[in-house]
Amino acid sequence: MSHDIETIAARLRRDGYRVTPQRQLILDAVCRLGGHVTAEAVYAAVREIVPALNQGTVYRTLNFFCEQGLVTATQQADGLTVYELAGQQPHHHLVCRSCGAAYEIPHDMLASLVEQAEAQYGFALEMNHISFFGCCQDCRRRRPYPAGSAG
Amino acid sequence: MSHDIETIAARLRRDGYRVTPQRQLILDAVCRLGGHVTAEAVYAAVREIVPALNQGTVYRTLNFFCEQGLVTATQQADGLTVYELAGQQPHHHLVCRSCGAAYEIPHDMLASLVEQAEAQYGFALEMNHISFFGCCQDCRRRRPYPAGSAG
DNA sequence: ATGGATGCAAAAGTTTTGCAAAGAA
DNA sequence: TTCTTTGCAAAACTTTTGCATCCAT
Repeated sequence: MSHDIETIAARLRRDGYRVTPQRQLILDAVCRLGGHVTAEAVYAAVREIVPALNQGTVYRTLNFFCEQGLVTATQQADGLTVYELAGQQPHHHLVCRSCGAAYEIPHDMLASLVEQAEAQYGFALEMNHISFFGCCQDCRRRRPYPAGSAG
Repeated sequence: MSHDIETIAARLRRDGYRVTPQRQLILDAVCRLGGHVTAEAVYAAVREIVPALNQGTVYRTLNFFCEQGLVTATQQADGLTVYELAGQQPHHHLVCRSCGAAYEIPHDMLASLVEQAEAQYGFALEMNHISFFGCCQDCRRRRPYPAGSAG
């Protein structure tokens, strides 16, 4: 999914924020890089276009986009924060702790969980993107289960 | 669940590691504090008993315990690493992004997910502890949905 | 005595922040 | 012109690491 810069710009202006070249570049980079990107990757990407663009600006802008709901932030298992364009199709991953492989799983595998959380706890689960950790088929053949941390 | 220091000590010695006062203190602290503890919380706890104990030692020792399978590490949504004694009952949480409240949910709410991951992908999900994020009942009454990041 | 573990301190890596200058509205 | 945003640099914060010393075995 791409971003409609016109609509977004108009909305930001309406809300009293400013549409600067830096913000456009950074949003473009998140879109163009696709998937989950770290702040550093975004910084590297925009620096290729505008070398003077500051790292602090990248962090501030990504946080700003999160607050505005244009971008979402997720913690990876290694603690790094990754960003992606908001409004993506809900998607979830099975991430193998052993080899790092990520398998996308359909949203409806979580349907029962979502329903129960809603029905029993009145809890609205965030369903944009969830990563589950474990051990994939290939690695299980090699080794029963990796030592280490829990998700 | 408590830890059997005798058994653990014997196993570590057998494997060529040493059972030091620092290691005992740190494992004790993780056990005593209970639940999910940050490295800093452990550091603070052991310092009350042995003020000279070093912060680097806490990090090294927690990592060592993880490698030994005595402790598990998890990334919180805010990026902090939290530790807990291994071998706890599998437990999961619904964590509200708005107010921070955590609701424990029974393991079998995930049963269907676990089965499908296994059946369709041959993927063994780590089931020690998973946190789902969203918005709790109380906060939904105040505000339809919090802006911000996705889990 | 042997070599694994600790203490210390410095460094690494990511993210935040204060402030003056720049620039979008 | 106004006031948000940027650039710069320094700091904050968590975690890691090199090395000499210490101590569990």
